[in-house]
Order: sequence, then C-alpha cells, then structure tokens
Amino acid sequence: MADIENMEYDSLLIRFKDLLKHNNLKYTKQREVVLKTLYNNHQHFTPENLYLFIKEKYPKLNVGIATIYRTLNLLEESGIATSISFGSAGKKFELANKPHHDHLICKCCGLIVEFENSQIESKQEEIAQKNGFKLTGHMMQLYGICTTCQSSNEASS
Amino acid sequence: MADIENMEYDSLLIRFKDLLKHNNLKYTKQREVVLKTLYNNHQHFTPENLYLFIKEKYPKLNVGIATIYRTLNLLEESGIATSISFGSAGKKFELANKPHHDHLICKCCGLIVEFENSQIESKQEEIAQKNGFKLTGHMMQLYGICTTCQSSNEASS
DNA sequence: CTGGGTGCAAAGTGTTTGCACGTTG
DNA sequence: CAACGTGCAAACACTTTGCACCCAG
Repeated sequence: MADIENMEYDSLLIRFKDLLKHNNLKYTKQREVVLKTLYNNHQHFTPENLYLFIKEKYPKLNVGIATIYRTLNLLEESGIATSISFGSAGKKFELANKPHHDHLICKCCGLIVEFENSQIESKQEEIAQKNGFKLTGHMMQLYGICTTCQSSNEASS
Repeated sequence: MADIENMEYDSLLIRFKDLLKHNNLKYTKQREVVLKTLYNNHQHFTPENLYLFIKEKYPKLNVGIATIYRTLNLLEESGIATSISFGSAGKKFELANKPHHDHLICKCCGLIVEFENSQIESKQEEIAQKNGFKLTGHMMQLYGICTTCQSSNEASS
C-alpha cells in the first residue's frame, strides 16, 4: 500500500461521497467496505465472492448478500465499477478506475488478463459510424487457454 | 425462399442428422422445428422468444420450453448454433452457418447489426499470443444507439 | 428525528432436472 | 422393443424486493 495508492483511494472516495450526496444517498459502513475491498484487491469479484470475502474480513459488520448486490449495482450505474459477464455463469465486477481495457480469459482455469488496444478501439468506432450507430460502449472478451493450462493439459487428450 | 436457400438448408439438415446419428440421438419433430425456425428466421432468438414463436406456429406440437433449452444447448455444443449473452438479461441464439461475425447492439431498441472485421480479428490473435494464450474464441459486442433511436430521442433529454 | 439503508427471508428471474409416458430407429 | 426424447412440474442458482428495524445526516 504505497502512499500514491492511498491518494488514489482518497480521490475515489471523494468521488463516491459526492455521488452519494448528489443523489440523497448515505455513506454507510457497508458501502465503504465494498468500495475499499474492490480497491484493495485488484481482482474481479463475483457478487458472491465479494460477499464471502467481506463476511470473513469484517465479521462484525454482518453484511447481507442483498446489500452487496445493491451496492454493486449502484457502483456500476454510477460508473465507479464495471462488470464483465460470463453468460449464464454470472458476472464479475471490478473498479473502473483504471483506463479502459478488455479481458483475456482462460477457459480452463478462469485466469483473467487485462489488455488495452487502441487500434481495435478506433476500428470499433469506425464500424459503429459505418452503421449509423453512436457508440456508447463495448465489451470484448477473448477466450483461450493460458500458458499454465496449456502445459498441464499436454498429458491428456 | 429461393432454391439456393433450400439447398443450404438441406445440407444443414444432413449435418444435423449426421451429428445425431453419431451420438445415438434421435431426429425428432421438435428438433427439426427448432432448426427450421432458426434457419427460416434470420434473427437472434432468446429461448423464450423461440418457444413462443414455435408454440404459435406449430400449436399441434405442444412443445415445452425445456425442450427448447435442451435443443439450443445441443445445437450450441455441436457448433450448429452460437449464442451471444446479454449479462443477466439472458442469451440470444442464432445459426452458426454464416461466417464468423460480431454484433453491434442498440441499447435503446435492441436492434442487432452483424459485422465482420478481419483486422480486429488478427489484432486479437496477436494480443493472445503476446500473453501466452492459445486463442479459442472471442466475444465482441459494440453497444450504441442506432440511427432510428438517435432521431426519435432528440426531443427528450 | 426523518428518510434512506440494512438484514432477512420471500419472491422473481431464467434455466435445468427427475419422472412417467411417448416416439424413434 | 429398447433407448432416447418429451412435457410437465419441481428444483435450481442467481438476483431482486418487501418489510421491520437501524443509522446517517
């Protein structure tokens, strides 16, 4: 936890509190903990993961899973968090404080690698324009087998 | 329904029947109707849409929604159909007889436009390699507002 | 002290499964 | 006539909602 990171967190927190104030919402312990957990653990949480994680780390708080869902939805709607969806397998959330990026997902072990490619982004913009769309967002996920799984699966098949 | 299309359908059907035979599965009226419906209606069906559509068009058949799900899963697993998923909003299926393509989706009216871009595809391959992944597939969806919705929404906001 | 927030449990989704019966090969 | 497929309803997993109490502002 470098100071720089804490600074980042502070500004994130301010942004969150502002958002709450502007919508007559309240800054609660639960909301704080969800934000902090997402921030401190640079990973992709399912609602359930996050719930279990928080339940273990803050037993006193006695959070309910409903609150996790409510908070994640709030964070996503206000652009503080984003989610990637895995078909019927659910959704995973992460903070949206990093620059835009997409995901490379291992079908075998679930490893998620983030990447960014501006050339693809501009192509996408081009495609949207060509079809008369005003682009508002996109979702791109590449599926494959990561290095580790490739080697451990050589024996089989 | 041009003759060419019927020829296409015939070969699709043969492929499907082969698949069934190879797996000791049976060619039933229900499976036939699902395949035919997907073929004749070049659109993206949710399981429920497809169920209602078939129920209306073939009332005699008295299909159950479970069969629709079972058949769609079968078709997808065997590569005859593909699906695009909309997060918690479910999945839509289409036949996989056209060349690979991705989707441009209107967030407003749900319009889906298909497109193909080989430059993006090769970039994706490149990204996967750079990260040590063996690419097996991808999903790319662009979200935006289509021409129609852009003009009809000018009044509001 | 007022209005939004929370936990809980119940209700909703969309999808899958167990079962007895029907159909295919 | 054996084995798979089907419709139905129940079961499921994930998410949302109603409610009584709680807490932030």
